[in-house]
Amino acid sequence: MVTSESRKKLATMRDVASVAGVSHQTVSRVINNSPNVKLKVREKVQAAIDELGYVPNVAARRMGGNRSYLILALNDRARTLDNWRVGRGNDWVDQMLFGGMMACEENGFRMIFELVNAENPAASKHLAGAIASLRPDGVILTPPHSENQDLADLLVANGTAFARIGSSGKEDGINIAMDDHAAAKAATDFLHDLGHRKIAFIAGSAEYLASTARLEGYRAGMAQADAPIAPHWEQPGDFTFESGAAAAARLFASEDRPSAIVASNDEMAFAVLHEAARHDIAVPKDLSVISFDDTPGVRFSVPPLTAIRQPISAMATRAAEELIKQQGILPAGSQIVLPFELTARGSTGPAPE
Amino acid sequence: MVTSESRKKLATMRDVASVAGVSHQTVSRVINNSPNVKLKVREKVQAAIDELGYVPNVAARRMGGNRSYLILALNDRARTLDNWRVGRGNDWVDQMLFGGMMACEENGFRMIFELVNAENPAASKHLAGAIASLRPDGVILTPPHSENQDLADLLVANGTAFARIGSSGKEDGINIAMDDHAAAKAATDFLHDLGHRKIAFIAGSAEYLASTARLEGYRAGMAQADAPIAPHWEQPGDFTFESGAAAAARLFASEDRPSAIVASNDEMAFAVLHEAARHDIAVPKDLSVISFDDTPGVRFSVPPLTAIRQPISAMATRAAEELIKQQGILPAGSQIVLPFELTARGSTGPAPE
DNA sequence: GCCTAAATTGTGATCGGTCACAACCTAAAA
DNA sequence: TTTTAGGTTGTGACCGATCACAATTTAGGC
Repeated sequence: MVTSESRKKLATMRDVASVAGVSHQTVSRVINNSPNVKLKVREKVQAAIDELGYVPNVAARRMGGNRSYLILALNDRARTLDNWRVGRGNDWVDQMLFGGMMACEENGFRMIFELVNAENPAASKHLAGAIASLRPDGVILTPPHSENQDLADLLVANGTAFARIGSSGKEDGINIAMDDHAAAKAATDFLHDLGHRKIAFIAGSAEYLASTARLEGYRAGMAQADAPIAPHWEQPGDFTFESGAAAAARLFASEDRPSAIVASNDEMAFAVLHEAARHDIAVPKDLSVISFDDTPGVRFSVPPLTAIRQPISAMATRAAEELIKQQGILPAGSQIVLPFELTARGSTGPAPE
Repeated sequence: MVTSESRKKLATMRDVASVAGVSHQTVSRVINNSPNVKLKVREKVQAAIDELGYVPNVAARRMGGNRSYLILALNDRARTLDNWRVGRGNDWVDQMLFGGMMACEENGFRMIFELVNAENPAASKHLAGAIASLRPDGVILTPPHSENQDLADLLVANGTAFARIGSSGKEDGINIAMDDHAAAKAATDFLHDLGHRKIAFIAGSAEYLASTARLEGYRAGMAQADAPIAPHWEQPGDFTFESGAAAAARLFASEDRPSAIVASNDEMAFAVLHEAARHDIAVPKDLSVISFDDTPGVRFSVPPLTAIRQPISAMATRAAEELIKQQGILPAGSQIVLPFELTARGSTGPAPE
């Protein structure tokens, strides 16, 4: 006969109260750092808490008050699944997990991930369900959900604070992004400083605001360097390997071949390297390549990619912090810009003289 | 003046009950698929649920009943942090997230990640706090937490169901792993089939049971192939790049140099490739390399690594499923073995004649 | 020393589910 | 027809926090 052992009963707030000889409400005040508690009492209560190893039950806190101590992070399921299937890992999820968790942990919050297919029209319903079920104190939207206004509208209507990551220019929520324009300009400047003047650009999907910002940044860099842009140097792309390869092929086939290429993400940059190898173009001797994202793979390519890193982790931390601490303090539509980072590796070098 | 808009009030079980004209308890029965509800009533209630868009509040469910609909996944913070810092991504977290989430979602559960530093002696306390706070219905331990008996003891004492991943032979909890012995043997067989007879092995840290299992598997493979093992072919290692490089250096410096190497993880295999390049040993012409893990990076190395993949995602799914559905059905100490997968890539080839 | 305002502590209701149990209804057995 | 067992529905207590508010203590000003 197996005796189904029951769950161990843990100390409750009332237990602490009776040990400390105070009311349960006073214990609550100590837990929540309420200012109006005498030092003597606070110490007595704290001693009882330590003695019993008391930790407040988050479900009960949610029931009594109107906070859940939960932050919900919405990630794209399709993208994540896809990356995972290809065995490429998922930088976003990793870094979101980290950055978000750091901030949550420091404030007694938890982070819950929700993977929602962005292409699914029922995404709103999915989010609504998660909110009703968990009642999170804040929601973090990651690309491409950040661009989905339906979700934002739902959150506004529902009265749930939210932050968008990797998106800017929106008029509701808190928006955290890096300066894509400045980053693309920095990439261009970097190449220019190496002596390059014939610099091409492979763009990302137009649905992402970041894509156009990067294109503009590239143009600004070229303008400042007083370097004219040949028409075919601005190649379209959609963040996929294939589109990068096609763009590279077009650039290599052209008359006025660039000596450097700025790719809007790592994957397209990998494609450029691949295509360059096929055309016997040596990197970085004959061609420099620089890209956006700085995903884990960049250090394994041949040569390793010089890349600009989006501060995903820092953005997640900031998002969580804002949602936790500053609720209602930052006005809706606030824009927060975090710095990017350019890491030079083997794929860039001086311009062929 | 900013009017702090309050949180939208959502439908409750009582709301549904009054719309459907039944008691709240009947609604609860419908929600929980209780068998004793008349079809007519069930339909009426379901209609009311749909009409109001009702979703049960998970915190309230936890309060009333003794289930939280939460699964806690314990990952190593140090390892994760480190990986992330090196920009290498974190396969484990990615796949745990996925595999676990799939299973949770299908059963109305949520998964919460907890990052705990395994080297910190307060790990138990950390876990105890998380349990007291969240009261999860199950906990999943990942390496190296899987090997920490203190944690398991705590969970047993506490009456919380748990599953270990990547660990076997334990007498409590549910243990899910791949067959490391068989996998190592398969790797050896694979090389043997390519004509190799001089096969070396670089071991992992001895603290991991998997390490010894892999070593044994290698030996079994060699024995079956009737290939003698030169003493220095069994090299120690600790899963780090440095240890892999040192092991490779020793192997290359030796008289009876192997034509193939089985490395206990990808990182040490990368080190082998690195060291081989330094010694002008061509891979796979002069040396074949095969490794464990099959992390995202393997396809970016030169050449891409032939590797054995641990079914992390599947293990996480299984772990979550067992914790959710089978609670108390599987006896403590159950062992579940999931299949591995060997993917051949460029780092292995026929033995030099 | 007295009165008032502020600081500190305590009381009971409440959140939204589940649980235990009582009440009712139905159909098969006596 | 009556009994009985079982299926079906309803009732009120309860989980463990917080909230609103009442009660008490303390401190400041006269």
